Amino acid sequence: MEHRIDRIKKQLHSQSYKLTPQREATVRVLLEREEDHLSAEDVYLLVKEKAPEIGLATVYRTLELLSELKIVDKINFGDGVSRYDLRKEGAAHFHHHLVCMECGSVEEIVEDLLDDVEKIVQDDWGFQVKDHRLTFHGVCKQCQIEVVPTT
Amino acid sequence: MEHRIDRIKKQLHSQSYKLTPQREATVRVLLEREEDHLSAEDVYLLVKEKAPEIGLATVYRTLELLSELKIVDKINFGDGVSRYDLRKEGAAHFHHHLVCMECGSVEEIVEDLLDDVEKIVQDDWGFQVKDHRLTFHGVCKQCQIEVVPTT
DNA sequence: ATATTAATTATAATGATTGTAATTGACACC
DNA sequence: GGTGTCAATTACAATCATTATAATTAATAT
Repeated sequence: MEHRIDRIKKQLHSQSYKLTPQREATVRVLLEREEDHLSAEDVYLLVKEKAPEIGLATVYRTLELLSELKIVDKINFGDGVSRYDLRKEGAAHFHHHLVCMECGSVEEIVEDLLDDVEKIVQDDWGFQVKDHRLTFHGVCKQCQIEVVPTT
Repeated sequence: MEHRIDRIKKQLHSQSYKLTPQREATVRVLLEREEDHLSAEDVYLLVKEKAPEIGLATVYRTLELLSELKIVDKINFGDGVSRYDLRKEGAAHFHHHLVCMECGSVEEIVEDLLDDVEKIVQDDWGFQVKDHRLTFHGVCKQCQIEVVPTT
């Protein structure tokens, strides 16, 4: 973990930003809950446990900064709140998401499945792709088994 | 155009909803500006020209209803507002978008490029895909030509 | 006509996010 | 060590998109 904090510290410094205690606490929360998709408020509450004096606005600004530096991905599943995900070490792209319409769970796909599609977009539309986001909506394995009775 | 309005009217009736004048005016705006990606407020202002007595809440409710019935797609490009797109006649899926990071323009791809990817998700993850949304972020043809000087 | 129900309006409320002004903290330089 | 400078933070207010509420209206069936 320290290694990854260090890495992020360097990324910040390379753009002449500092890793302040508040920012570090925020990053640590994101590292600890890497599997989740936390909202700004979620992050705020968790950071508060480590550093009770932190303000919500600071968390927002920190997440915004990390998002600009492509350290985290800011995503939006259509439920009014933005969620923040640490980008996997060295990943050039957003990872993809499988959102279950039954239970609301979110799975991640780290593999990049879009190389071919990206090529098509570049060649046929002349659009230079920098990044992409792909979300599938459907029914996850679990919910297919537990047949949910329709009330 | 009348043909498409009729079609939507039938879709509403089949779920025992009515095509009220307000709803019709809203649908007409969406048809007229099919190429754009209007926010609820955009729609509201345009509908107001036809039917000045309409309220913003009604527009929201109408768009929400049309979205539930899969007549329009509600999308979110990460800029705080939801945008609403008429779904192409008979299309089973969201269409994809190319968002230019320079000029902010949005192009659409109607073709479904994800059949293969969807198969992989179904087979490897056991996830039953119902719908998907894919957005590419990058630089559009226009902006690649007009080299924008970095001030 | 009248009763019933859906739909709409105006307005207020909510909830997420951002702006502001004052304060604090870190670091370079004397 | 003291001081200046500038970024970062805090508490709070403001804003913006969206949703809820209560009263009113329109449409439909009886």
